[in-house]
Amino acid sequence: MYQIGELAKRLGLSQATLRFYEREGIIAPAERADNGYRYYNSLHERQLRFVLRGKQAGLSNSDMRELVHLKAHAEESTCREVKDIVDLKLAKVKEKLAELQAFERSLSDLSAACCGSDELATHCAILEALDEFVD
Amino acid sequence: MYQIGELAKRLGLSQATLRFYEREGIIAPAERADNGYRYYNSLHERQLRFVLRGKQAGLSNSDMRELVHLKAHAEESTCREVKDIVDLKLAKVKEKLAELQAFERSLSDLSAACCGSDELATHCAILEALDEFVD
DNA sequence: CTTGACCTTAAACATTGCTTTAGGGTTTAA
DNA sequence: TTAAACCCTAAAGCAATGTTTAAGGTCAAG
Repeated sequence: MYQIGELAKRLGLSQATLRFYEREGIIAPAERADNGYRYYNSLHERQLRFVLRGKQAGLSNSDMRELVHLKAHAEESTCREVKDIVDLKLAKVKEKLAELQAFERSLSDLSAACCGSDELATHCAILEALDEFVD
Repeated sequence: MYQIGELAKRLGLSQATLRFYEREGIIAPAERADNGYRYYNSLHERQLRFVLRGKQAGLSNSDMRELVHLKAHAEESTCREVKDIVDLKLAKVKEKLAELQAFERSLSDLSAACCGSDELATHCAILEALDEFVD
């Protein structure tokens, strides 16, 4: 059993983040001593690591809240429910990826068009490309 | 000369967004009639399209505020200043892209591991992968 | 003179994921 | 007993990009 400061240090999180996760229902509430202090054991730590791995994979806090719940009630839950969360996020990531790839191309094209020197910007190819080509 | 409602319609923006851009200093303030109404001309519209193209390329509001300023003062500005904005954003986009690609891989791997059926989640491969492999 | 369609503002709200602040108990060691 | 190092809460703040709400002028038509 250890206090929040130690758990925070072990996981590389701030104490405020741990309290935040608890408030958000992402992790199970810690046990409390009579003075109100939170006390944690290895199960809490394990649950936190579960959450951190999910976040590393790009899952959000609310995703992890759901997954933690499904895991805690695995007897009444299905693989489908679990996989749906992952697949939905995967679809969103792919969408975002496509958007960012489009940005990358646009920005590369703009950058390539411009000399980037001390020339006056009056004829800068970037500004011209973004402006209307009024004939 | 036309009012905000027409300009919004032409550009596919809301009136609130146009006012917001003006407040943020992203576009030049509209002219005002005696009743306080904003009035726009083709130059305003052109500047807005400039901003919208930049945003399509992934540039932020503050990027566009700067670019609009550089364009308006092109005589005292350099290509370098313009290109720096684009290149900085490009670098950020590439960073974000790398992060999202890592997410995509992680999520794909998770998804592939799980049957996604009505099976009980008690042995779900996703939950196991996120959990610790305690031997 | 009233109705509907315009327009105005300031300020609050929404989203995500925390961090920071303010104000205050508890514990331990010297 | 006092100082350092713990812990607690509620609430506000931040980042970015708008959207929504509340309250209220203006204008043209019938």
